[in-house]
Amino acid sequence: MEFNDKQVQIIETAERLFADRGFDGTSVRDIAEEAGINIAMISYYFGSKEKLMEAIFELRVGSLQGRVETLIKDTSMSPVDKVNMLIDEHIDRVLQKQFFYRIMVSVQLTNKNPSIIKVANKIKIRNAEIVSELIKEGQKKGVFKKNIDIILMLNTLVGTVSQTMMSKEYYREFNNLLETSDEAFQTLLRRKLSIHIKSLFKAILTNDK
Amino acid sequence: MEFNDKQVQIIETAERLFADRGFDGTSVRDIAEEAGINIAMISYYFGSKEKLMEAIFELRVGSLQGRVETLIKDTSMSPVDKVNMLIDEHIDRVLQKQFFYRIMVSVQLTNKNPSIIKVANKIKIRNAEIVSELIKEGQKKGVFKKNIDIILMLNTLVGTVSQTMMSKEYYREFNNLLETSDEAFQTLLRRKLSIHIKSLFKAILTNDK
Amino acid sequence: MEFNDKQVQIIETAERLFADRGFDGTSVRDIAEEAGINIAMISYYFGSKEKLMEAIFELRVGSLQGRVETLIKDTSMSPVDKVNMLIDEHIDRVLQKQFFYRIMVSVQLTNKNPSIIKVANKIKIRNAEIVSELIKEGQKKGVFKKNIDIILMLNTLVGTVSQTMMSKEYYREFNNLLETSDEAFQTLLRRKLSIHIKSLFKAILTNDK
Amino acid sequence: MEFNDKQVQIIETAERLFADRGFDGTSVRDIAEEAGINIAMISYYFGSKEKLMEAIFELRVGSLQGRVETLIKDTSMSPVDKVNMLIDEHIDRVLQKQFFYRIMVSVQLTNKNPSIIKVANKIKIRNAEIVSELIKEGQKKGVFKKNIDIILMLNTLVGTVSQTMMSKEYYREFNNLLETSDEAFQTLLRRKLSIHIKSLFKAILTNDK
DNA sequence: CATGAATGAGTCTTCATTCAT
DNA sequence: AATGAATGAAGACTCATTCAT
Repeated sequence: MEFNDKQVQIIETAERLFADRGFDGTSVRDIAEEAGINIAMISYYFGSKEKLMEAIFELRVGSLQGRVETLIKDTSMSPVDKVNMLIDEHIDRVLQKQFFYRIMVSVQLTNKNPSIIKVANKIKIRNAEIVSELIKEGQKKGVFKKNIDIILMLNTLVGTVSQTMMSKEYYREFNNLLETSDEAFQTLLRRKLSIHIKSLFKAILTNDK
Repeated sequence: MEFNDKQVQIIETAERLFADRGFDGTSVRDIAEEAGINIAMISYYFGSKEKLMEAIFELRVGSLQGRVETLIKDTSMSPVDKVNMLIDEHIDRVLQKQFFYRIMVSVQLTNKNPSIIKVANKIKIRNAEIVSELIKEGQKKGVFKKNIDIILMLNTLVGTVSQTMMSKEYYREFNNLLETSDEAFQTLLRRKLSIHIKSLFKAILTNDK
Repeated sequence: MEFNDKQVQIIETAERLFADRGFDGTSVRDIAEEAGINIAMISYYFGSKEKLMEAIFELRVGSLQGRVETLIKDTSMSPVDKVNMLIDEHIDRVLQKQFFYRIMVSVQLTNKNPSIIKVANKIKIRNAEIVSELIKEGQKKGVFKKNIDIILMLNTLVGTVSQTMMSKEYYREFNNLLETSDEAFQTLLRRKLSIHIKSLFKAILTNDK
Repeated sequence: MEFNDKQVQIIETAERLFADRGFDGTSVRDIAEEAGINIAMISYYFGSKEKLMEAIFELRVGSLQGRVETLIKDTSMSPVDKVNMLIDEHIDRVLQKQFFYRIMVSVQLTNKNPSIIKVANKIKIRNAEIVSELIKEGQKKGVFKKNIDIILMLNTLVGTVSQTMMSKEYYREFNNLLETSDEAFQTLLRRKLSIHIKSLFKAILTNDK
């Protein structure tokens, strides 16, 4: 499914508002006004508010496929490097698509939007499988410990990043970074997060000190 | 502020529904029907839907005060034991009050309910301060490393637990625990989470292998 | 199901408007305005526009039960008298409840309002059964012919009355009765219709000249 | 006014849908989809939905003119034969153009579509005039009774046929004809109706037994 | 003290129609 | 000559809240 310019514009506006106010807290009127289009256009282009939500997922999920898979299969990288790359990949994705990931969390939180939950679950399962294979590879090579609880490990990755994203303004304040530019702060946050999570994973996965 | 039986009943129903369907996804009519009370009762007792939300926080936040503070001041415990206790305390709280913590995440996610966000921020600040003191104490005693990023560390605690709570059914399925009783699964999950996060904190805080 | 005064008022307004403009040609706003009530009252009292339509049937159909049945069982009347009474009964009902009977025709015309069609069909079946028994009784007594096509006979009764009701203004004009009072015209029409249909039925049912 | 192929196609689709769902129950979008044409075509070809309705009448009413008039003037036929022919003519027309006649009834039922009501009234008046002349001719020749209520007689014709058409599936079921083919059933129904109404008219018009 | 009745503002969606191309 | 895109108005319905009792 391809989206034209106007559709993308609507989707991005909706994404921002859904992230900010929640699905039920956002009216189609709000979206239409912010996007500078007629209310009827939303039904016209997407059929319904629900379908618009699905379109957001189609646009965002579609783009994140493929990249990770190919890198994982790269035989020239060590399992440790691959894990680190995966961590950076995830941090980057979340920080760059914050609106979308806030919606993602919000969807998992409630028992509404069942068709969307399915999509979110698929992503989760795919991620678990990729990581699972990667861990096994490292275990075979003797660089990773046995008995890794993959889900909890992934929860630490996803949870830490989500929580940091959600409360990043608090982080900024706590660390006296209010006068730093948005961009510089984002860069700093990414670096800090990357180091933090990589050291966690090192502790989980390897026997090294 | 004290709540009578009927008010508590309404609060608990609202808490469950807000957690399940979100604040805007739940109507006062839904709450009234589920709680078996008249619709007008909610405005009558709480003034508004918004105020009912605040009442939920009042009830839940009020109860979690004090306990941690006193334990922290206990001089007979080592900093490591205190941190571990804090972790267990948090896990228990979240797992026992899942509805409330889902609302908590949901509130932080959106920019609505500003008065509630304030309450949530207060809790966060208080927690950071407590942990901050605890860390300094450990650093003084030489058992904790220097240069600890407290916020990221707390984000790992809170994020991992939240993420695990939110996707616990997936954890259950992935680990073939669908036939285990709810209670047994909950106990197992708590133990696994506790071990997992404690080992993470050990890696973050100490120089031990 | 009993209806309170306000409900009856809404039902009667809706009945008139549905008869005049059709179900889809009448908006709930129209009904609310004509009835002098708030729009939300319709959903409040009946649940939906569709359910309001059902309420009309409940009110009108409920009242027409019983009367005919008891008279039919009267052993002191001859079959011919019973048939004549049935004809008059039907004419009176239709002329007195013209709005309702126009809705009735309208419902049978389209394939919408399936739940209402069921009710209309039930009435039709009940009527056919009553008449069927009555005819058999007359045939046993030798006053009615054999091989009566009951349905076509009923269609003539129902169809003639409906058609006359629908085009009564044309009848009035054609017969130069525009200056007659509404009441007098109605009385005249009823008498004419009664004589007309009774003579038709006599021709269908009996061997008399 | 002539219609091109595409216009006829739209008219016929609209006719079917208006008959099935009513004028207000049918959207131009429905018509466009069923007819496989662009939505804008309806406004483009007919100006509006209302005008499309008028086009239906133009197409159907136009075709039924002339035939009856010439036959009526035929001096070689007896008044009785002419009446019988008229009855058959009407039955055939209605059964063959059921969609159109359902719309016809529907239009008379409501006070909407005033321009269409005019057309329907014209037809009615013309019919009454034709029959009126015919009756007078028969009365002059002494084969018809005096004091015939022409309108009621016509109402019996039109009403019986309409009612039968509208509830023909019920007739089918009642007479155990569900397994008869559509065509055979239609033929049977026409014959039965013809006999039924002719005998009614005979009773109304003549002094014969 | 508690509530059934009521409401104005708001929800999402569909409508017939128009317009630029 | 024909149409895809677009829209203002209206559709039915639900909302949180109020008020008289």
